[in-house]
Amino acid sequence: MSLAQIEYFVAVAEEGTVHGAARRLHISQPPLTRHVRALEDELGAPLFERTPRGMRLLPAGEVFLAHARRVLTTIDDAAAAVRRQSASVS
Amino acid sequence: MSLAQIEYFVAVAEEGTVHGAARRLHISQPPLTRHVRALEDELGAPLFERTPRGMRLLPAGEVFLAHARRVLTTIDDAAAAVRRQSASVS
DNA sequence: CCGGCCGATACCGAATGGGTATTGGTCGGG
DNA sequence: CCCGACCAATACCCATTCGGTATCGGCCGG
Repeated sequence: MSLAQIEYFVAVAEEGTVHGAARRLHISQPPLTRHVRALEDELGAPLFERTPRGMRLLPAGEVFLAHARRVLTTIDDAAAAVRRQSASVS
Repeated sequence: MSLAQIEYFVAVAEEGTVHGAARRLHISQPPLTRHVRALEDELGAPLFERTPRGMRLLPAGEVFLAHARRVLTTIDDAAAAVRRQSASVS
């Protein structure tokens, strides 16, 4: 599992389609589809239901989404905290 | 910033040397050194003090370490929660 | 002053990741 | 009834990243 996969998953969950998320992430659709599948494979459970209209979160996906968001905000906090700390020294 | 870099940073912080962390991570020392440097570059601040005996955490590194551990545990929790959820359905 | 650790660098081959082109499936309108 | 639009999935290729081996430079202890 990579950090990019987590960001990609959140984008797909929020946009509702792989196409929309790809546009938002400035990458193209096929690699995004692959990352979502790789994430599901690694977790051992599907996170989305594929419909002809897009991707709908499954219960397992909702659960993962909450954790995923916490991971991303924790990383932002970490970067901000480090910069604040090193700035306060200099 | 990647998830691997965060794991690598924690290992170096805990082992106190790049060599020791490399052994624990089952990779060799040079790529580990590079990842630590890349992480510091991205954060814009050094995290370790290089000594002839190894790597000592700087204050900024201590701050980052706490957040880094939270990231890793959150990811473990996420994976466990997803597997629990999808198991409870089936 | 030399031997042993340490991290840093140079270089190379393998693996990962993203891009384009295309396919297959499903729905809505003429 | 079928054609066009929109979706995700796949095939294939190329650029980038990542890890490994070999080596260097610095520092301390015997």
